[in-house]
Parts: sequence; C-alpha cells; structure tokens
Amino acid sequence: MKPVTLKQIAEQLNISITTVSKALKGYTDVSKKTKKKVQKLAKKLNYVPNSYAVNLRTKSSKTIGVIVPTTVHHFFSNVLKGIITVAEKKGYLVILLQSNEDFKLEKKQINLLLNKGIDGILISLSNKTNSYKHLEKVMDQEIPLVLFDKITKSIHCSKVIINDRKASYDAVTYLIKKGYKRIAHFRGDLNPQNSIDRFLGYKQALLDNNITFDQKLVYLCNNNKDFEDGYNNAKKLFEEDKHTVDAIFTITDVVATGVLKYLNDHQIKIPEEVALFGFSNWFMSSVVSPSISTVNQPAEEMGKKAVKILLNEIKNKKKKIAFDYATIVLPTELVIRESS
Amino acid sequence: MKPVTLKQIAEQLNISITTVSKALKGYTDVSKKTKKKVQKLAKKLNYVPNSYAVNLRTKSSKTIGVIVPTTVHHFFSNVLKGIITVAEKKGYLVILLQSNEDFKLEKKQINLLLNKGIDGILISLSNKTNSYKHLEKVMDQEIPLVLFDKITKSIHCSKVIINDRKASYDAVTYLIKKGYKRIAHFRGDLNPQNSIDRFLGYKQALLDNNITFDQKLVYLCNNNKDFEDGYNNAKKLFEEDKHTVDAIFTITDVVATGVLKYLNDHQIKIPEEVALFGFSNWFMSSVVSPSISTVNQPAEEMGKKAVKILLNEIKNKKKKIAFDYATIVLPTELVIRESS
DNA sequence: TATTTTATCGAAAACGTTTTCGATTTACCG
DNA sequence: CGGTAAATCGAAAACGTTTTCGATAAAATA
Repeated sequence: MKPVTLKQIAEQLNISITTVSKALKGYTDVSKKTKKKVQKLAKKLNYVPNSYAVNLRTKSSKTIGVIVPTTVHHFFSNVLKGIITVAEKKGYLVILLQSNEDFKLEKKQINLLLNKGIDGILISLSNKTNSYKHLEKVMDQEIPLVLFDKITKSIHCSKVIINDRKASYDAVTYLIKKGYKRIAHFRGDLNPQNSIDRFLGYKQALLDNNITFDQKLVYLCNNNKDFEDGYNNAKKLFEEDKHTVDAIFTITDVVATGVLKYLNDHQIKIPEEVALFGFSNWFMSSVVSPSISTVNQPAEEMGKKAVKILLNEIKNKKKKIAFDYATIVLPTELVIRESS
Repeated sequence: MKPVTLKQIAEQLNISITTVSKALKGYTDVSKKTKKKVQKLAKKLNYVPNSYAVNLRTKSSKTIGVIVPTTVHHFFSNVLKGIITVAEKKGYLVILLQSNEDFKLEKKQINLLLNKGIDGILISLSNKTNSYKHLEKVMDQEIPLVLFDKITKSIHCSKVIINDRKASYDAVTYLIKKGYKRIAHFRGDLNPQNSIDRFLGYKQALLDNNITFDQKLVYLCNNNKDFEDGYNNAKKLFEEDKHTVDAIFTITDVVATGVLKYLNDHQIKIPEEVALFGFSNWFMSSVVSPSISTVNQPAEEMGKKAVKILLNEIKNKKKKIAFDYATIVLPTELVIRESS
C-alpha cells in the first residue's frame, strides 16, 4: 500500500499533475470547480505530499538542528522544551544532538547537520570548545545559526544569553551586604564564556566592596559531575581552609547541592557558619533543607527566544531580506532562600 | 557558493554522472584509475551528497522520530541520551518531540513524523493515551515502531520495558520483611501500564504476606508535578490517617522526594516513624537526607536497547527479511538506603 | 466581427541522486 | 583469428514535487 502521489490523483481525474499540485496549493489559475474536485479526492485518498520530493524541490526541510552539551541536565532539558514547543508550533521539527562536552564530537555533529540539510542550527557550546572554525563553516554556508547560553563572542551571529557577569555580581554583592566577608567561589570550566563571566562578576563584586580577592578561594568544577564537584570541593575547602570561609557562591545549583550535602553531613550550619548561593534556580534548590538561594535563569524562555530568532532568520534568508544579528540578554533575578 | 554536485564533477572530468556516482560508492564496474580521479576531485571540491536527493531516491532519510511525554525529567533525559548516542553511532539522526502528557498532541505528532518520512518511531506513551489508532496507523504504513517504558499491550510491535509489577512487588515485600505493616502507596496516573503494574505489584505483595489491602492508603499522583504530588499527598495522608502508616511506597523518586520534604518539615523521623521507598534511582535520591531506597531502572540502557531494536527492524524491512517483534524486559534491582 | 482581456490548463524542466541495462572495448583462450 | 568473457562506461528512467511559461478557450470590449 504505497502512499498516494499527485500523479495518481491526476490520472483519476484526467487532468495534469501540474493542475493537481496547483489546486492543492491554492494557486489562482485553477478553477473553483477543479479545485474542489482535487481537494475532495486528495482527502479521500489520504494524500500527503512526499517530503523528500518537497525538500529536494524547495531546498528546505523544515527541520532545525540543536546541539547541547548534554540532555541530562535540568537547565538544558528546559531550554529544549522551549525550543521544541515553539519550533513545532511554527511547523518545524527538531533534530537533537548532544556533544557530551566533547569538542571533537561537536565538530562532527555540526558537519552531520550541515550534510543533512537542516534549515538552521541552534547550539550551546561544549566546555572544551576553544576554536570556532566549525561555526564559521556554518556561517559560510549561509545556514542560520543561533548560539545560546554557552556562546563565544568570536562568531558574528545571533545569540541568546543572560548577563552572567551582572547576575553573579549581584549575587555576591548581596552576600557582602548581608555581612559575609570571606566568600569562596566554586567556578565552572575555564573555557565557557559564562563560566568566565560568573567568575569575573564574583571578583568584581569583591573589589567594589574592598574585599581582597583570594585565588585560593576559587575552586574549579570541571568533571562534568556537578554534584560531586560541589561535594569534593567543599571537602577540600574545609580541610584546607579550616573554616575561615563564611560563604560559598557556586556556578550551578547542582554544585551547590553537592556542597549542601557535605555541609549537612558534617553538621556545618547553613547559613550560620557558611552561607550558600547557587545559580540557575533548579527546582530542587527550593526543596532541599535548607533551601538554597540562587539566580533565576529563564531556561525555557531562552529556548523559545533562540528558536524564534532562528526561524526568523530562516524566513528572511528565504525571502532574501537582509537582517542584523541580534544578541538577546534575558533578565535574571536573585531568589533569596534560607541558605543566605 | 552553491554546494558541488555530481554533475559538476562529471563535467570537469569529462565523464558521466553515472560513473562519478558509482566511483564514489565503490561500484566494481569503475576502473581504479577513474575511481581515484573522481575521489580526488570530490575531496578537493568538498563534495557532499545532497541528502534531499538521496532521500527521494532511496526512500529513506536515516532519521528516526522519538516522542516522550516530557524532556524535563531525569528518567527520560537519560533514555534520550541512550537513544541519541546509539542512533548517531549507527548513522541515524533523532527528531525529538514531547507530548506533554497530551493525547491529542501525541496523535498529531505521530502524523507529523509519518508525513516527514522518518524511518522509524520510538515512543513512550502519554499518561492520557487511551486509544491506539495512531499507533495502528504507523504499523499499517509499515513504519518500524518500538514502544518503551510507557507502553500498551494492545499494539503488536516491539517493546522495551522493565518488569514493573515484579520490581514493585519486590520493593514492598522488602518493606514487609523489614517489619513494616501499614504501607501506603502513592501511585501514578490511572492509564499507564507501568503505573497499573506497580500498583498491582504493591497489592500482590500485601496479599501474599497476609496484609489486607486498604484502598484508603492509595493516593493518586496525576498532576504532572511529581514533587508537589508527593508533598501534598503526604500532607493529606498524615492529616487523614493520623500517623498509623509506617511506610510509603511511591511511584517515582521525585514523588518520594516530595514526601521526604513534608516529613522533614514536620520532623517525622525516617525511617523510624515512616519508611520511604521510591522508584527509578534518580541520583538525587542517593543524596538527600536521609537517602531514599529505590528501584534502579536502567534508563540509558532502555534507550539504547530500544533504538537498537528499531534500527534492526529498519534494516530488516529494507532487506525484506521477515522478523519477529521482541519484548525486552530489562532487569531492575532494589537499592536500599537510609530511608528504609 | 475583430480584437483584446481573462480564465484555465498542461508540457516540460528542474531539483540531484541511484540503478538498471545495454553498449563498447579490451583481454583471454583455444 | 574467431569467439567468448571480462572490464569499463554512459544513457536514461526513476523518485515526486514545484514552477515557469506558453497554449487554448472563453469572455469582454470595441
């Protein structure tokens, strides 16, 4: 039982394929009568256009590619949700790939997508990405590209981000105003712009409040296991630093949760002995004891915005309308809870 | 800068398109010399086959569709990870859709995928799915279909599941052996087979141990917000039941975490006053205080297995080899922690 | 009636690939 | 040297659609 084609409809009605095609697509040079006839038969025979043929003819597939470092993460899950929802609503399907924080894999996946003939690409870079040739290739082929969250400034294209530096600055400033003086930072990997920015925001907040920055209070989380990174760094910190620290600001809520686990396990009181501040507003951070202060980062919104921009660029490109690249900065806010 | 085509290579070398195509695909009726020539030029010109044309010609797209109730869930994230990893390794890309536990949307998405011309479909049904015409349609069109986790028995196709009933039975039996006698169950939605099976396992375990089943101890979680369901049901339970219950077995770790929150908030000691048993082995359940006993459910493995079966069916179908539908039951095990 | 306008249709090319099948050439063997 | 076998190539059809452009017929205008 093969799918019905235009040809079969044409033959049954004794008209040309051309007319059938036009009738179904609402061309004006087909009489109302034949239009009706065609539409009726098409419906009866359950005609659906062959996408492969349509793609070939129109040189577009109504499909976009998305690459994220990992799908197993509350933040990216939520971004993804936003992306898929909006894309589907606008008639696009989403091909999903995960780079696993692997730069080589990311490059390969970009090529996969390019070869597949997707209409646009949405990507959040891996932590290990330190060259951008693969993205330039996308731009060279004039495939619309939008970066989100983990971006690079070195590629001229649209981006959707938050102001990590400011958010981080605000969080640390809040801690300082609350009276905390010796604030550690559990930072993210060295490459990603947002990890850098959050670190810089932290540093700036210290400086602006006359607290000398101490590199020894900065711990690195780069094992792709946020929770354990948090736990282990907390352990290291308290063994090395002998409890002089009075607050910890982490790159991520999951890291913060790891810290919390260590503190709870060792009966270190939060926030009396040590305050804790996370980042992302993962729902669990509102639920653990004590609940963790954090920065709300609009994940789903970010996905929605990114895909909207992308689809818009795809549309403009098809219509050959010139357009500028946008950099959207989504608002964040502090969410203060028991841990600070 | 248009992409290079076979035609252009053919013209530059003064040979036919046919020969170029064959040379690149390793046909034996092309001389070594011309093969080399063609491959060299193809590489130089950066030739990549036009997928749209290949799809049309070969009637396959090397793409599979995946529908999950939601992407924002540790279990499905992990299944997805498994699916994408294996699919990519075998040269397939994955189109992802989420039904949002909405039956209507699920039906629409099945049609979307069918019309798009994917080579196969992987689906975990929504909680609201109570008719299977849309799946029959897939089977009628002879598109390989594999159900996983949230399945239905009424469609004759391959499935990848766990033995929910047995896993649940084992968990509850364990609680009973430990001396717990009045065990509540926070069950999942009424439709899904696995929610039913876990409930039945619970019931059976009680009966087999001469504990009379009490419908009043069964609470429903069906608001798509597991954590809150857990919290609220715990609240209801303790207000209605006045602390006669000594253990709670929940459909999900997230629900269990909600219960835990309530118990901790109200200084109800776990497991001294009430034991707690979850399901799924979410990493957080090992990390909260007290850590929660649970059933380990191999999510990533399930994704991998499901896609392997699907790709195999796709291959067999193409080669017109007959095959049987498989129902794979993945092993689970109890993970005993502090909460019981 | 002659001419122009409008409405309606279809032939054909194009998208880029794959594959069948026949043609031609070369090598081989007796 | 005649004949068969093997090696090498390409013409052409096919996949199913979209769209341009010209053709025809009907209606409108003068």
